[in-house]
Amino acid sequence: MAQASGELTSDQARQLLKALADPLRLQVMEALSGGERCVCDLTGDLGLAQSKLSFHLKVLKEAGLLADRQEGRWVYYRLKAEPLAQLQLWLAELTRGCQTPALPCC
Amino acid sequence: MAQASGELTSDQARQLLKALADPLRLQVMEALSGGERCVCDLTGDLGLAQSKLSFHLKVLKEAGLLADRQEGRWVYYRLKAEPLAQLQLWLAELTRGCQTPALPCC
DNA sequence: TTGATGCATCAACCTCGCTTGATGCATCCA
DNA sequence: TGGATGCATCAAGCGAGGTTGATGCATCAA
Repeated sequence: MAQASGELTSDQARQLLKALADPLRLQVMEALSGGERCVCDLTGDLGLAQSKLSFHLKVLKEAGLLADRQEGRWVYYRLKAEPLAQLQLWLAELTRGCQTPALPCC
Repeated sequence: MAQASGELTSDQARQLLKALADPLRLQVMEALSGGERCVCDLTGDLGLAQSKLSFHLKVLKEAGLLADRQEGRWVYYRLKAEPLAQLQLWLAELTRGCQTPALPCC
């Protein structure tokens, strides 16, 4: 998932939202919000089956929300701030003109 | 869905994200980002079956993202800015400490 | 080299949620 | 008052995506 800096398209925003809209993946994001962690650490903290966690890490990584780094046997994951910042901007755009009064209908 | 002003819980954030993470509902949100519209108007613009649109409007409304207003035969929907603003803040919190270097693992 | 550990991947299963067409219930017009 | 319109709701069907247990593939220690 390319993450060129700048504004998100609707589809890019949707993919980020979809990746975030899962309870387990949200737990992972929150666990990583304090800094980089290795998979074994996350597995223990969240009490998850290893394949389950690996699946969700992959989803988040493919959405561009996580970066990973291998060190020996261990793999460390961390949040990427940029897509989250872009998503905030995209949400802000939504509300820009939303107070416009009703158009005359039909 | 209560929308007390202030910070969102993880679960509240997740429900907003889940409601937004659908291509059709995102189209609806964007269509309403320019101001209040009636259902028949949206049906035409988005080219949707009426029951389909009604279903997704209900999901968005129950998530607290939309407000509605009846006027005669017509029902007007509009975005609610507050939950979107709260969600932006919640996303901002996620990235606050995410640059912390790796903890020594295991 | 052998066994153990950490993580990714796979297939089978299953659940949740979106879609579809029909029906119900108001409101408005003739 | 009867028909038409706008919207909500319902049940049935269906597909995308999450879960589970097993397997594969590196890396490290003995």
